[in-house]
Amino acid sequence: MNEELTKAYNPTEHEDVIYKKWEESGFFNPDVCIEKGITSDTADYFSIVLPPPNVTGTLHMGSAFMLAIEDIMVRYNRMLSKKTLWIPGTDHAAIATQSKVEKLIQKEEGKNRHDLGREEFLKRVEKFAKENHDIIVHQMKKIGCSLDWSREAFTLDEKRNLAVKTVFKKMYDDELIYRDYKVVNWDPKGQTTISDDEIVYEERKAVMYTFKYSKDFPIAISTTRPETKVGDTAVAVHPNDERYKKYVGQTFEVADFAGEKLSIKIIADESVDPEFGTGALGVTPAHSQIDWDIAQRHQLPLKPVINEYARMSVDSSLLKDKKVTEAREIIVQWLKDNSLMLDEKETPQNISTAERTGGIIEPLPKLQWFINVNKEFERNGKKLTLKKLMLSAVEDKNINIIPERFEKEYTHWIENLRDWCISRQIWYGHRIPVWYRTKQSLNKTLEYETYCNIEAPKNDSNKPDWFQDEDTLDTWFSSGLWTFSTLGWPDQTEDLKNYHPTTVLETGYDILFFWVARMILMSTYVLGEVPFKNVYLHGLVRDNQGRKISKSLGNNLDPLDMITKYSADAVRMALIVGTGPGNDTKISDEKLKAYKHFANKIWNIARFVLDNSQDQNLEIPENKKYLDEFEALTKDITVDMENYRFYLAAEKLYHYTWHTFADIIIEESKKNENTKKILMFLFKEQLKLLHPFMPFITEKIWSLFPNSKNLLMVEKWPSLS
RNA sequence: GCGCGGUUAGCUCAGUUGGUAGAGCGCGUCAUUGACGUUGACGAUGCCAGAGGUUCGAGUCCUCUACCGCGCACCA
Repeated sequence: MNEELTKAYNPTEHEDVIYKKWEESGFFNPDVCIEKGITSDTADYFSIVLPPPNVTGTLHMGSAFMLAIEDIMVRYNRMLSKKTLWIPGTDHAAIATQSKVEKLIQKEEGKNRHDLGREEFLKRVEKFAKENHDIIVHQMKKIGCSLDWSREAFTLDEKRNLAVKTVFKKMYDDELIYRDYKVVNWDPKGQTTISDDEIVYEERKAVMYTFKYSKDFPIAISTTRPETKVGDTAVAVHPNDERYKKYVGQTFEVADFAGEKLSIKIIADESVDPEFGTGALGVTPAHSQIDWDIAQRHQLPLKPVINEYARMSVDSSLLKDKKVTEAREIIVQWLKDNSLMLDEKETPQNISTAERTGGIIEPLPKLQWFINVNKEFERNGKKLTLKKLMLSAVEDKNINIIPERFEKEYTHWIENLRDWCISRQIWYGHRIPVWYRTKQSLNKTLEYETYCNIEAPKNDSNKPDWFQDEDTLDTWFSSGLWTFSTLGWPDQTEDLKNYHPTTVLETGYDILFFWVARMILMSTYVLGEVPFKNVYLHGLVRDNQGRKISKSLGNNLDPLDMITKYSADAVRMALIVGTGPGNDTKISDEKLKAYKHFANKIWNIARFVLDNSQDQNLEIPENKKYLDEFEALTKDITVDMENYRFYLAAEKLYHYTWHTFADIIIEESKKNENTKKILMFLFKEQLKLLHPFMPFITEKIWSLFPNSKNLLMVEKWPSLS
């Protein structure tokens, strides 16, 4: 017996050595496969970009799940001799990373980012990002990912920055990107705007107060946020509401509302529900998205009363500089003291919080950059909008979403989509490629000239200097370009020609809108083609109690620990088997243990086969049933692979190997010399089928067989006759 | 409010197009000294959430109900 074949399989002894062999072979890079004659230059391609993990932290079991699925796809397709490319990368994750580093510095040094200054702070963030990056790369290798490291990208590196600036300028020139002053989602904690999608709703109990602005005010209104009411400039009622019709058009002056003067115009607007509350809506244009819209329709004045620190910015001594929550109590008390409060009722309410910082969102009017999703533009004589592009990509089946049910969710989301606020008041990210300089105007108000381009404009000695926009871009702007920015765009590279649109995008259903939709937007707009032909959505990995993995619960499992304990192959199998697309999965010790045992079983099968069989003598008629059976299995597995049913393929392989090959065929071979003769052949073919799922152990065993010159990873997938 | 998913053996879950229920773990009985005890053989356990319908036939299709989870919208 081969002395390398210890009685029990010891993964740690082999895994790193094998990964190194793979890397040294260069076969992760399709160019090398072509060069070495393993893949034909004219073969079909299979390409996939890695959803870049955030450098905020290191990988968790959810990432391991994603990597396992993708590596299975990639290894399978490579074995089909396709030109197979899987591009690695990491994501700078702007807000997430910045706020994490800010917290760290605050905790360790008691300083904030302004104490350090932009330059020094960014250095710290970059150091932090680099450290996490290195760990992430190490983790991905431990899991066995056959990523082409020679093409590794980072969402914030120079090449990607060029892509970002190029797209920004193109959209700016097409007037799809615009700058405007309007109500945005302001996160007082993170001190930045965020997009609608970055809001997380939390249900809390609130009190609905019904009151009048003053004793002689004719209409009562209801609100859960009395403190914003000092910013009211109108009361809106439904046009057909008989109760209030007579007041429409009038303006009422309120001399003292908690120390503020109000001027309230009564307006009629269809959007008001006469059944809700008093049927009258106090309009606060500066601090509500909906009220802002109403104010636009009726040319109402704007009265901001809350600042960026969620404090009252009014003159009233009662409220000035008070936190909004304090101001609420003060006003409630004031209303009661003045006998203006008519009703208080507890009510459930969804409050908006920022996904990354948990801060309570304060709608504020601000000058920001937006992508207009409804503006028409022409292409090939067709009138399009970004929304239409996003919708038709899926509706016309240019993109196929797996599982299908998410297509509906996608469509529904796009239909409700509003302009995307892309500017962030944070430092870590792609700086907006826009410069301004002051222009003297006749009436002495300041006006700016605006310049948008890839490179900064040259200063003119006769004129004031240009200065760049301070803001950075939403991280999803750069992620949206990922399928083509990683292939070298804006250069017209060979990679772009060869591998775009990518074959499949594999990612979690939780970022369908954040990311998948944005990639579709960017690619269809910039390149005029979809970013990928298929979307495979996986679910969440939960702990054994079904809870989401989260830091506060402390139930995060480090894939590296699991690998040490059970082997990379076992971790992959435990994650894959039984978990269909779009379904959440639970990870448990029992499952991991079961596949560790399976690896050992395979190992011992190898020991037996090597001792008892040779690579020959297939043509024995009495073994035909075994060969037929195997061919049926191969076919079954192949169909599953083609249809993204990895969870079924893996399970079937498990059963065949253990309960057919080991329990029946090997047992039979102990009694029948003829059966022995096909063991080697059958087992080698099985190793090929198993390889995408359990790459390490299969590669190791493969290397122990006689006549195995090539690495298993580039062997041909068993063919169907 | 609109929509989606789940509800199958003690536990965790499969069941791709409708043909009298499956796996792993756990449990029981037995076997086995050399591929593997990280083993093998055999076995027990299910009104497939509930009600109705289509069908020769439904876990699988349709309708409704209940509970759990999720997304979106509303949130004056």
